[in-house]
Amino acid sequence: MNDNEMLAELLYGDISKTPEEYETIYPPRKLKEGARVTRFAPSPTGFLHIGGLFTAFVNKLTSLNSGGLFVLRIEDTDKKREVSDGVSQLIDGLNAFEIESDEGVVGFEKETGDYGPYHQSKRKLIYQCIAKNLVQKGLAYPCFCSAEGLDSLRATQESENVNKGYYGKWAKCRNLSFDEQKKLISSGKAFVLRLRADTDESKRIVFDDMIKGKIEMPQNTMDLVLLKSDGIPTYHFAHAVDDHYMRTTHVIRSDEWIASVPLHIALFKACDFKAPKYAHVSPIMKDDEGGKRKLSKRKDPEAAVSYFVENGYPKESVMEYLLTLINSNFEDWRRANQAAKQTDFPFNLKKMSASGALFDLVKLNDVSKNVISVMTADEVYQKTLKWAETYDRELFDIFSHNAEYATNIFSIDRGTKKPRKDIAKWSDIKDYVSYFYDALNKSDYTLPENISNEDAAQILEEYLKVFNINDEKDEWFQRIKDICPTLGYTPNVKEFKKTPELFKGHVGDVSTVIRIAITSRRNTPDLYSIIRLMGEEKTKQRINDALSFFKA
RNA sequence: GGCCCGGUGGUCAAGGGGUUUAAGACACCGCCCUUUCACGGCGGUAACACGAGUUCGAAUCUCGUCCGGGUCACCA
Repeated sequence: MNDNEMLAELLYGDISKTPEEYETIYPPRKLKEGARVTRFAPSPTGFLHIGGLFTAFVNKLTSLNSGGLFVLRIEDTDKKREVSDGVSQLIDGLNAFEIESDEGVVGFEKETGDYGPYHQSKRKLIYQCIAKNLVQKGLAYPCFCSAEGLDSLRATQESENVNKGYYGKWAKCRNLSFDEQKKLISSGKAFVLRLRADTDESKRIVFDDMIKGKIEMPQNTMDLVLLKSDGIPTYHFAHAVDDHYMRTTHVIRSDEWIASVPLHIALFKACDFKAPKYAHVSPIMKDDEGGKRKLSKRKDPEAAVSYFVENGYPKESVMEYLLTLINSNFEDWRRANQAAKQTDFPFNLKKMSASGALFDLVKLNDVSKNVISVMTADEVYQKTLKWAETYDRELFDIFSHNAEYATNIFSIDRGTKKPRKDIAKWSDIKDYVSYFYDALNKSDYTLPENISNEDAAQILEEYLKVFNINDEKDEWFQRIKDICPTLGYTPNVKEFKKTPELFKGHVGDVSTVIRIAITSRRNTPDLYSIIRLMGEEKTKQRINDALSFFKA
């Protein structure tokens, strides 16, 4: 045994498996040519960021489009940041948008697949096996430096104006003799395991990022930490061993990782693993007084995926919007394939934007209005009910009371070639339907300036005389026209525009008064439909209420 | 500061030497349709960060500048 082998034995002597054995435990996957194995590997901090959802979606789409596999792995290696129900929150968030994994973590403490475990906290033995192997090869070594020692190192480097970090001549523990190492270990001194990096700063590495293109960087020379003092791997080391043994073909992740690619490539090489293909997606940004910055968990409520759930954005809407950011040709495709499933979109990683897009809530709303406009009335009702059950109990109670009435509200102007597009999210609905319910209706009889209370009262009195709930739409409107002349209004809008001095107003003013009386607002969908739905009693009641207001 | 990445209208973006008087979508404005609003239709405002170079010709290629972003942890 040489020194390295003795050191490996000393450090990880109780690890019996070899990397080769893991090769057979986790054999290459039998998938068809070109199938891509992707993965989403969040840490359970109890918060799913919209950018995380975005990245997860890109991974999912990539696997789907290639007939591959999407695996969910939990990176729970940092106990300090972990939140107790973080995993559940993550999965709930993902599932709320139908991002389901084919393999890996599928629920709280639930996993499927032959390449697990899929919680990094349960893979300690695998990491240590590879670590041992690295030590044997002289590619890793224990470092006994304390946090304070590292701090002062940094300070020295700062004052000397050289690159900060643990590398080359600054790496004190790099050249410890075996005897020194042995002494420190047996004395129980805490240590981390570091990579023995190549020290040649002039060497460069090149890799082809599937989104950003060819990237060239200096190779990694830092002796970065592989295993922390508790024996748990850092992200970098875990990435190399997990993505190798899980046979990930494409690592698609947020672009803040680009800077560590040289390290990752060095790690794959040190372990004798084949590096995966990389695709680094640009983060979703937020406009901040002219500048751009990443959507922030603290400052921006819409950074959390839960924001969209709480506000009642249909999952299809959010995904549809994300799709417009994912590939710019999505909207063209959608126009040509209106009924197609989102996941059928021929997504292309290479078409992703290399720069970060600003999150545009206005555009989301537009997209969502379109999505909702083509739903059936029943769908809208059911989804609103479901949402209201947890987010608006008052609405829920009202809606569950009379499903037919509520559904009929959504039927107005729906199912036509030009459906209304006034609902972007379920939380818009309470206001949208408020006048249909006495409990929600807020009487507001504010008239346009050109109509006085007296005129309004007169109009309503006349209208009440001719009102007939059984009228067909044409008859109904004809009656409104018919009462116009006696009230000093003209039924003919064009006539009014030609000679406004001859009239108080036109039929539009008359129906506006009726509309205000019944709905308390000036703008509504088709009034005839509203009246038919409300029924005779309620309609008359509303008109009478308004009448007494105008007379008072 | 070192190292990376990016920069086409307010936003998302097409375009990768001549087909561009630079597409489309959202937003905004106007007109039309119309009993209101919405929908729909038509039209409009609005952009190649800057400077050199290469070329007969540059949004497109090269270099420089500027600006924005990322990263430099026993966090991911």
